[in-house]
Amino acid sequence: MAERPGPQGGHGLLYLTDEQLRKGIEAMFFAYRGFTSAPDRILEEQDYGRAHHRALHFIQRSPGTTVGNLLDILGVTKQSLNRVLRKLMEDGLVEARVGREDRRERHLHLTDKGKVLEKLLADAQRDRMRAAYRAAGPQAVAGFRQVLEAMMDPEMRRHFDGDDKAGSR
Amino acid sequence: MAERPGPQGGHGLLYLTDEQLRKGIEAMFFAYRGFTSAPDRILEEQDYGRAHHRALHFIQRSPGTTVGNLLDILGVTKQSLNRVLRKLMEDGLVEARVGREDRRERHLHLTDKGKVLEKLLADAQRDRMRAAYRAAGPQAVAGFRQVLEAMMDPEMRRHFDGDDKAGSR
DNA sequence: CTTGGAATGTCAACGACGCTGACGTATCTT
DNA sequence: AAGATACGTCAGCGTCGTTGACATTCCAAG
Repeated sequence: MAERPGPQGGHGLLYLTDEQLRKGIEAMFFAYRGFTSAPDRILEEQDYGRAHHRALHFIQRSPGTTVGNLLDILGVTKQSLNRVLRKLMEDGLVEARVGREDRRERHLHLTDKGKVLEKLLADAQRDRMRAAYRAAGPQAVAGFRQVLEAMMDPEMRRHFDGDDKAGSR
Repeated sequence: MAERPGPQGGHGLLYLTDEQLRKGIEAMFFAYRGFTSAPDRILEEQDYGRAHHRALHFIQRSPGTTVGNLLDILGVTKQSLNRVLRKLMEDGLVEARVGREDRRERHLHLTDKGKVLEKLLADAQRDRMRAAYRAAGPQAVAGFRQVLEAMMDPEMRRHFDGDDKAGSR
C-alpha cells in the first residue's frame, strides 16, 4: 500500500513541504470546528457539552459497554467521566445495569429518551459530514479516511479498526 | 487496505451510508486527538494550553495581524483571547505594536523567544502530520484536504483559502 | 469642543470539563 | 484471608470558554 513516489527530484513530494503541512494543520483546525458546531448548538440549549455527546455516541455505538471501556476510549479520568455519566443517568438518558458475569461492572445503555437526543445529535453531525462527503466525492473520502487513520495514536486505532458494525457479539 | 469486498448494490453512494458517516465521525474524533497530542505534551510542561498554541500559530502565520482579526479567526471572545495574549506578552513571547495608520489597533508579532516556542510546537505537529501524509500518499492527502475544506464553515473557509503564501517557492 | 462609534483592554463572576489525590464499597481472584 | 479490580465520590484545582459592565484611546462628524 501507499506506493511511494521515488526520488524524482522536483515535485514528487510537494505535499510534504512545510507549507503544505501547515495548510493541513489549519485545515484540521477549521474543519474540526465545523465538524462540532452543529451538535454544539443543540447541546448548548440543553445544558450539555461535548463530553456528554461523546458519551452518548460511544454508548450508542456499543450498547452494554462498561465504564472502564468508555474510560479507555475517551481517554479521560474516571472522575471526569463520572460527572458526565451521573448527570446523564439523573436525567434519564443513560442506564447502568450491573454485570451478570462480573457484578462489579456497570453496563451502559441508552434509554429511549437518550436515544432520541443521541439521534438528534448524530443526525446533525451526519448532515454536515454527508454534505462534505458529497461535495468531495468518494475518492476524496477514501483519502480522507486514510490520512485520519494514519494520524491516530496506535492505541486509538485499535478502538477504531475492527468495529465494522457486523452486529457481532 | 480496502477491506471492503462489499456486494454493493451497484450505486456508488456506499460512502454516504449512516454507518460510513459514523466511521468518519469517529475517525475525526480519534485523529484530532492524535493531531493535538504532540503539541499538548510540550505545552503542558510550560504552563500553556492549546489556546496559546493557536495564538502563536496564527501570529506566526500572519505577522502584524490585529487583535480583532485574531478574534475573528479563532472564534472566541476578546476576554478569552486577552487572557491568553496578556500572558504571552508578559512572558515575552508576543509583542503588540500600536498601529501606524490606526493607532487603536495593536499589531501582533512574535518575539525571538516566541518564535522558538512556536517552531518547537509546529515541528512536533508537522512531524505527526508528515508521518500521516507519507503513510497515506499524495492522492489520499488531496482527498483529505478536499473533505476538510468542504467541512468548514464558509466564513472559516474565507480565512483558509487564499493564504497560499503565493509567489513563494 | 463635544459627541459618538470603533478597537481594545480590564474586572468580576461563572460554567464545562479536564486533572490529581484520597477514600469507600462491592466483588472477583488467589 | 489477602489482594486486585471496577466503580463511585468528595475535595480541590486549572484552563479556557462564556456574559456583563466599564474605561480608555483614537477617529470622525456635528
